[in-house]
Amino acid sequence: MKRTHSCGQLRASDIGGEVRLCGWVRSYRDHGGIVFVDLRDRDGITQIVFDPTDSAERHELARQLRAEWVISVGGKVRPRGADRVNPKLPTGEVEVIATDLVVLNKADTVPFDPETAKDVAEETRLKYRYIDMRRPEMTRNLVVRSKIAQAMRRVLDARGFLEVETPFMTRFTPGGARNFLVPSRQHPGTFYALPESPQLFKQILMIGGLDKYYQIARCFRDEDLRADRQMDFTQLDVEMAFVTEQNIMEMTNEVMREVCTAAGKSFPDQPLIMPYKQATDEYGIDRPDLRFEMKLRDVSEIAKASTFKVMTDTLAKGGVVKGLAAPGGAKFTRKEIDAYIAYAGDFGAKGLAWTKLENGQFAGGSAKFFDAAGQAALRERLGANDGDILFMVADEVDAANKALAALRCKLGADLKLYSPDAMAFCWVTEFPLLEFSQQEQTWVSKHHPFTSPRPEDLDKLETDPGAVLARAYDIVLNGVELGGGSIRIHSPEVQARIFKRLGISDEEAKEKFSFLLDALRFGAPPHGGIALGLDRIVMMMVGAESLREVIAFPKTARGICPLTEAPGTVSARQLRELHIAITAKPEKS
RNA sequence: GGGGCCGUAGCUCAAUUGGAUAGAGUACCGGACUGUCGAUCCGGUGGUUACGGGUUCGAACCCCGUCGGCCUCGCCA
Repeated sequence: MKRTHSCGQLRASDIGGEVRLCGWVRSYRDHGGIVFVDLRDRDGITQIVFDPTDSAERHELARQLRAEWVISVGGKVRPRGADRVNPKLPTGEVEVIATDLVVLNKADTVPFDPETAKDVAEETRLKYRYIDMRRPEMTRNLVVRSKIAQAMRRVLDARGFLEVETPFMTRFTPGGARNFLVPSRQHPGTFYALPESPQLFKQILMIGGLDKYYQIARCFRDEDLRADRQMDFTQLDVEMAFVTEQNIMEMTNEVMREVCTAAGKSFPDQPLIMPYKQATDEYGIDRPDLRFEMKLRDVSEIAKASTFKVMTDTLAKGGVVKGLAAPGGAKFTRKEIDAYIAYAGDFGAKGLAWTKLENGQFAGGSAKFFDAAGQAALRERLGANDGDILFMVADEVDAANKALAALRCKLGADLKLYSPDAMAFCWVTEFPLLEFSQQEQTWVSKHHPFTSPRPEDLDKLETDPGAVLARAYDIVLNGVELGGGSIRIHSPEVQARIFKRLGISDEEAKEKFSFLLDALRFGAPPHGGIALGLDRIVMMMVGAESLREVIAFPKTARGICPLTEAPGTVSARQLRELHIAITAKPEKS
């Protein structure tokens, strides 16, 4: 019953050959006499012909065939003839005249047609994922994913990296995302935690002298899901000893170049490297979308001389006024402008000032608050041209950046400021090591507490924590963070200073991280690494709108798997064995 | 935890905005047909309008609640 070819393989050069194909019936066309079947496997489609004059019995069986039945067909490859070629199929020049037909399995009426599943409710697609993935586009996504994973392994293996697995069942360590916990049966009242990343293990591998490590690792984070976030997701995790930031970035460039090649895309020879400050100043965010310009500009000085009270008051309180000029935005209707104001509001903007530049002068909105000199200055500062619309936000600098960054991305998409297949990679570096958490009223790590500060900034750790820059770097594509990493702290003394700065006491550090602190004392080499989000990379490479399109069995926004209906309840006995008592009623039985 | 959009046949959608027996395409079943390729033609089966209340002479449509999906804010060191 073995196949001689896949269903996407046969060409004119195969004419005359005896073949056997296996696959799923995509469609059947019964002409009363002759019967055509389109046979599909993951490689393609081949037309099978059943001729009643060959065998009445086989022809009768062929007439029974229905969509998605699984069959095996033996036959001979023959040309279709010039007027019968199907240009839509790579195999369209040939067909297989069947000499044998075996029904391997029938199929119930399928809940939806795999060919048109793109239009089916996503929940239904996920419930019947095995049908959905017969759809060529879905198959292709998983094929590209596999090719990308192989490309990563190929590059790293060739460069002498070791693939090492780290445990899923590990110890809870504080900080970062909420962990999934696994109760211990053998040790009542204790829990394993699923790792949010293999961070500590890969550092310990470096201390262990493994030198160059990688892993395509699953990570687990119990946070709310989004189009680009799953509770379990995959990272290419890499760590190297005796390296600088440049070494890691070069290695990553090489990996990404091979990944892009595997996906039929291109990667720049030398991706742009942008300091964090420039990214936030000009794009309002640490992951700038460089497919289009439209930079943010600080217009505080100009606004100060205006009569716009909201702006002058904000400036008086130490805030800023920033803005941008959207090319061609003067055509927006009042309704569209209101929608942008509401959109900026979703991202925290209390207001959004606007004015249009038409026929050489400002018109409408907030133009009236600026005198001629002010208007000229705005125009110059924002690089505005006739036909543009100006948007401005007055707020604290972080809030203004956040709202304008979101607005900028929406305007870029709405105004079609870039081509749909544009790919703009860049590195963002020189991140602050720490940021002040208003919520916790303390300094917290921007990346993670094992990130090395720049040596020249070390002295500022106690005096001016916000000014300490980290040896960290993020790689960004089209405004999406593909991954990030850092050079780590390898000195126990520096690590202790960081913990102290973060308000983690010696006792707490000892209790939570003793294994790492111990390891750092036994010959830790300088080391650093990076983690790249595999799911996001595949999503970007295939142009998908959601991570779920590139994950075989993803979960819904509320963390449900429609296929298995996970999570589910367990028996009272299982709970007893785990020493677990349920205090809440389950949502469903 | 908050906000927005959505839920009608297996699937994709409609129902003149509160009006009569909830329709169409597709799938499925039956029939016809020897060159189709989303085959075509004829006929047929198929509905707790997500669920539970309410308003009304009358509800797919309006109101309240619940469940589910998507997007999003918070959250994701």
